[in-house]
Amino acid sequence: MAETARSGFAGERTAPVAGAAGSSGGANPSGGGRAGPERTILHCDMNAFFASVEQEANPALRGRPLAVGGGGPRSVVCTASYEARAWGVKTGMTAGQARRQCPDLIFVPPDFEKYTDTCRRLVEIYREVTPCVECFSVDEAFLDATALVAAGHVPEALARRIKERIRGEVGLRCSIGIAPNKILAKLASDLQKPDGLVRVRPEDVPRIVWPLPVNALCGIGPRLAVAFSRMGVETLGQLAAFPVGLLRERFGIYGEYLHEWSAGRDRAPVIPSEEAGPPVSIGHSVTLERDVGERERQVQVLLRLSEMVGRRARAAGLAGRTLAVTFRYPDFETFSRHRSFGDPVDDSSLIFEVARSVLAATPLRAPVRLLGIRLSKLEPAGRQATLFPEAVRRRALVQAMDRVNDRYGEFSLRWGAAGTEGVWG
DNA sequence: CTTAGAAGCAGAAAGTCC
DNA sequence: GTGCGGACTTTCTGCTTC
Repeated sequence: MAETARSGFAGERTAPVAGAAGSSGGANPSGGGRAGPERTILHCDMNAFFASVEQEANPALRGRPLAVGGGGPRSVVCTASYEARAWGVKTGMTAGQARRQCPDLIFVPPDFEKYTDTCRRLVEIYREVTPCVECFSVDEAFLDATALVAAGHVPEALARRIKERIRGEVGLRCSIGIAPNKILAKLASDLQKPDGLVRVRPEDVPRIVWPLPVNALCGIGPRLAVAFSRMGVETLGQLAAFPVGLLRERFGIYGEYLHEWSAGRDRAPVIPSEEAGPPVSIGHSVTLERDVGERERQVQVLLRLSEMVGRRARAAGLAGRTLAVTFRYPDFETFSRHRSFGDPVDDSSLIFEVARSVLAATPLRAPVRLLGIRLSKLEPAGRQATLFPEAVRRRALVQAMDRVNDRYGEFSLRWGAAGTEGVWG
């Protein structure tokens, strides 16, 4: 589900257990805790985003079963329109599987520029409601409406207004969840699709949240769901009732977060996009059109990836001190090899040199189906002229938007086999 | 039998300090 | 001066999430 690729969980992961790691019982509750007024958080989630954007852009596609994704043998369905879903087409299916489900399925190659454009228009709408908007992915955002509610606004009315504007001005439908925190708002927006509007209040948690399977929680995927199932934990209510100590033992700090979240508690703030820190890493990877065993061809791929990564690093004004090369064998075994170095680099040719040396130092037991590189330990490249505060803010916002852009901008190159024949394999 | 991108945690290995 | 060991930090790698 490329559609839900997002910048990660920094917010949710850092805040909920604010240092109160159990030992110092009661040291914290009023100090850092400061229960404060109850917040009102909205989570806006576009429905079948990529497919809906395509249908909006091209009326001939409306009402038809549509899959966004390359049609090639190794490509998968990125997003299916609701018409296609009715035929059993699901995100992640290979093109072949999807066609078998729905012979009339129309494939449209993804156009990430179009989606980021649309994302920008959505954010404009959100920001006219409140400046506190956190982009969680191209098609999801958190809004902190606490101040608005304190000023007398009704959350549901705000949400309806946002939905109407998005419908009218962008032509898309979305689901909005309203809750006192992000984890519940996210969960709430999933409860009614498409075109939903669901509010979850703290007192609703036992009735609405606890009967849900554990994987309804953002943060519990298939692996954790299986792990919990083996522990006899199937629902969020059971998770909330599970001893924290055992969760801590089994899953580390993350176990504590999950326990908090399952109880409906989450203190993570909504972090406006322009205040978000710089990215932690910048990378690209490709699934090759065919498995590649020749070192020479592998090197060529690394060169192209290095150029893409270097260009993005420079555009973001960042340079990195660690480079990782990722390999995937035809049997899907995936691993990576890193190398750190003293001087941060943003130069494509230097990145390539490191990538090539890592490749040279890595014995491969088989041809590879995927190669990737990732630059991390990022820091500002060189020194930058001091800017006026106003300009700094502006630049931060521009960079935040660019980051979303960058992340998807070159997707199309990789997706469509069209035009890239021979380049990737 | 599944794409790409980014992130965070954890544990082991390796390096550093005293 | 050298060797050892413990505490701590950094690096590497795998795993998992959406």
